[in-house]
Amino acid sequence: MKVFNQILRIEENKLKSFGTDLSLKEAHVIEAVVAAGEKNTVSAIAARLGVTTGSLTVAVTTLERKGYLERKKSQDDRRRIHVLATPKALKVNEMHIGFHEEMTNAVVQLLPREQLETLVTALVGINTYFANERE
Amino acid sequence: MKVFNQILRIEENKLKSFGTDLSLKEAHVIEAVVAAGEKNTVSAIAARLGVTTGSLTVAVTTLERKGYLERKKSQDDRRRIHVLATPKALKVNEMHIGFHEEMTNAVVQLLPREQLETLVTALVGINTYFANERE
DNA sequence: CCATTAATGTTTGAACTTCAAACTAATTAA
DNA sequence: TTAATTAGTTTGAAGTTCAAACATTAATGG
Repeated sequence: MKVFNQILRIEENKLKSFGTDLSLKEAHVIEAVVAAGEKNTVSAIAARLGVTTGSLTVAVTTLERKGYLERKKSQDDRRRIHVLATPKALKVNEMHIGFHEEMTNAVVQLLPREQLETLVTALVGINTYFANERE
Repeated sequence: MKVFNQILRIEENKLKSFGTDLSLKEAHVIEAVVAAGEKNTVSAIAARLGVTTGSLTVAVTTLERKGYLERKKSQDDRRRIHVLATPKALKVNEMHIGFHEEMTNAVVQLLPREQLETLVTALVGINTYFANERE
């Protein structure tokens, strides 16, 4: 818990030091949009983030206004809206991913290879356990 | 990251299922008050939670209204306010701690001894790494 | 084909969390 | 004593989120 909260705080400071006008949550929305790839409808991204579509609509609207995201109507299904990242968003996301890599490297440095594998196994185990639990 | 967010969500659901009128944040304020022991001034607890004293004042006020916390003026230094948990808060906190233990036990059950040790090593390592990092 | 049902997003109103800045009161230092 | 510091509170604003009501479009069943 402590570790995670520390990471969140550091992540937020990094974002600020980049001089963006983004909150951490907003950066995570952008991250989810980029990670979504083809599955970039409002509902798919909302599900990915674990929020309602209403919440995401609000977030997308402000990020669109700030020039980080764009909406594009689907041709297949005219109810659907595809959310796209602008170059500006991609640039910020690169920095954000860079931070994650830096952090991961720190952990990699810390542990011998064998223990790293064990760590991954442990985390995957916990993840699937709780994924079932959360019903 | 996924694991942690899952845990937070499960924790919130548990709280709701206990039928309390507390949000997760409020439960964490109570937790911090209890954990603070003697160092239970507004500023000490705010520091523990990583929020400003202004934020904590607001939280304490609503929790006082709900009957979970009490304020007591310090005799040594009349600027200081000690924040105390009521029996009601202690009861909720017991449940909250119980959940943490339950969760920890689940992880212990889940992972073989070797993986547990590696996990702890990794987390401690990350913790100290970031403790230094966050300047 | 048409009426009903379902799915996709949006809007709105409310609640919660948080902060910065201005403020009050009490203590400490010069 | 006066000035500076510390402790806590208040206030106004911003950000996040949800549920519920809504509009639009698609699918389904007679």
